[in-house]
Amino acid sequence: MPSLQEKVLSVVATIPKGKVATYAQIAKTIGHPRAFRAVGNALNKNPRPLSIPCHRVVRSSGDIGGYIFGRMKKETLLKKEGVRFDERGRVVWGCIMEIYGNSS
DNA sequence: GAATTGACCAGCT
DNA sequence: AAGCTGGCCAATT
Repeated sequence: MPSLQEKVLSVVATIPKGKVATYAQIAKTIGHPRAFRAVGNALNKNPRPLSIPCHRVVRSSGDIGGYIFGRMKKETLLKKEGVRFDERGRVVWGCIMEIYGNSS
């Protein structure tokens, strides 16, 4: 039975290379806009660290958040993926996956 | 079933 | 600008 965790993993798995998503955005996508906490938990448990690109998930502040293998590793990986970072180690907002579909 | 935890977020100081 | 507090949710103990 698909728990919230499975949903999170599925969404994260759909993040295109070179893009990143925030915990809050993922929470909204799965239908629990206020469950960004549980989202973080789902990745923290990380049932499949090698099968899920959890390194493409960042915080709303632009901070890369955390990573089981280490934040530095996460940042480096993202850089390789094509995600750009500013001088402070913040993810460039333009690389965030927009789930809202450009509503005017 | 209650209490604790955690890779969070927004607001305030 | 940086740090702290409160609030939110699901899973675990």
